[in-house]
Amino acid sequence: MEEIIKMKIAVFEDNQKYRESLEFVIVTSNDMELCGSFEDTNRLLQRIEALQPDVVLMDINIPGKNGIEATKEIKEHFPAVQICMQTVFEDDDKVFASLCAGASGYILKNTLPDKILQAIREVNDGGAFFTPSIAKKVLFNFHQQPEKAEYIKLTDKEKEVLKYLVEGMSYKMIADKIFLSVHTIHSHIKNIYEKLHVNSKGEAVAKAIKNRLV
Amino acid sequence: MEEIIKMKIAVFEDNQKYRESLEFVIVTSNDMELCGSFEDTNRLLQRIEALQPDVVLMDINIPGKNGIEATKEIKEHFPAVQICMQTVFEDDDKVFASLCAGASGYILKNTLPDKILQAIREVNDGGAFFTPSIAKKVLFNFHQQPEKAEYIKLTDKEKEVLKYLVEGMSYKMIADKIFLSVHTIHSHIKNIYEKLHVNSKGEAVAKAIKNRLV
DNA sequence: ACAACAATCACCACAATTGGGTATAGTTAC
DNA sequence: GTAACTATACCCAATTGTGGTGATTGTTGT
Repeated sequence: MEEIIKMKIAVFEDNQKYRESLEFVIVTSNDMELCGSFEDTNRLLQRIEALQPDVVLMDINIPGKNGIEATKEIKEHFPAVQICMQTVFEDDDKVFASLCAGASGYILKNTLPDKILQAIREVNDGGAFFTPSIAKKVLFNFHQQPEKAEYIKLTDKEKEVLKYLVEGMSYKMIADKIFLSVHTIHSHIKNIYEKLHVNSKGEAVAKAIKNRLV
Repeated sequence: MEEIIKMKIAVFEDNQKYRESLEFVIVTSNDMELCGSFEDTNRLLQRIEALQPDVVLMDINIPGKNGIEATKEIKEHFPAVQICMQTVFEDDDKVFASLCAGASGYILKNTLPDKILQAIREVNDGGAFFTPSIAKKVLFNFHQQPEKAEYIKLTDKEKEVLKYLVEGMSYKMIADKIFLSVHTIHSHIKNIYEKLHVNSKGEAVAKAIKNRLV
């Protein structure tokens, strides 16, 4: 059989039973190895430093500093490490806090073993993984948003110009950048303003960013 | 064998080959039935009304009104219908627009059949489903720069002025708003620019929003 | 208590940029 | 063939950016 390079997984989980079951799931997989397993977040960075895991499974309510803080720290110092949060609760605040902290996955503890492995693989590949109920929460965040001006249909050129506007460039700079005359830029910008219903750079930039037009 | 109630699935997809493969995947599943399959969104609401599907698979670029508009309409008139978008592209704008429009799932067309079935089941159960790359995009929305701290300490007045700047107000409007002379506003803005290391309204607004200074 | 200093507010003047109006024309898409 | 989209141009007024000056308050170290 081919020698494959296994993903290195570290586990941070205070519930002994659950931690052991995670360990079991990982060691019995054929593409992962368990490089560490802990029941608290003490000496967090030293541990990560020493183990160099690819993926960390982090309990959200873990003794020491909590999982969200720990996630922040890890991502700050080792941005390449991917983190998957686990929790029994679907607490809204914590879900979002975790995601903001830099976690790429969020799984509930009732998730089946092969889903857990799948989640680990996805986040290791630079993707993200949510259990469906978490995904729904995240989604809700978008459904809430008020009518994000889908009516705004900018042409490609207009989008390009807008992009540079948002970067703070002047008419002249944009003109030089995309090899057009200042007059043309002026014209495009006038059309953009028309479509966005604004009448100044400031408003346009604000609207562009808020409505994710860039 | 028990008689089970099958989920009713409707497909909207203009590419014939892909539509047929979707149909195949659905009819060969044991918990779904295909209640309709169309290559455009004409008479959309009548069709939905007649078929009463549980889940709709919607191509994002479909003739007639596009998938995003169609999704909005369906959710508006039949909120119980769950919608799963499909697309070949991972176009940011469209992903977010779809999610805002009310879709609960978003799958790329290279997704494997059993994942598609899984997605359908999840959204039917009131969950949500994203392919990992889409999930990552969604996630990115939360991750947005944790640090960038860059100690920018603005005075209260400066913050206030900046806030109005971001709302797109002119010097004069701000002056009127907070009962100061335009000259003073001018002066504040100069100081703000100094602190933000920018030299135009556009840049200031962009920086303010990106760095959450407002 | 007082000098030193920063933050705030106010003003002037000038040059550069921007916003609004209006116009022409080639190209592409339907 | 007509409707968008793109690119160009000119004028004019308003806004903005830059460089100053200077008065007031508030804070801080000694």
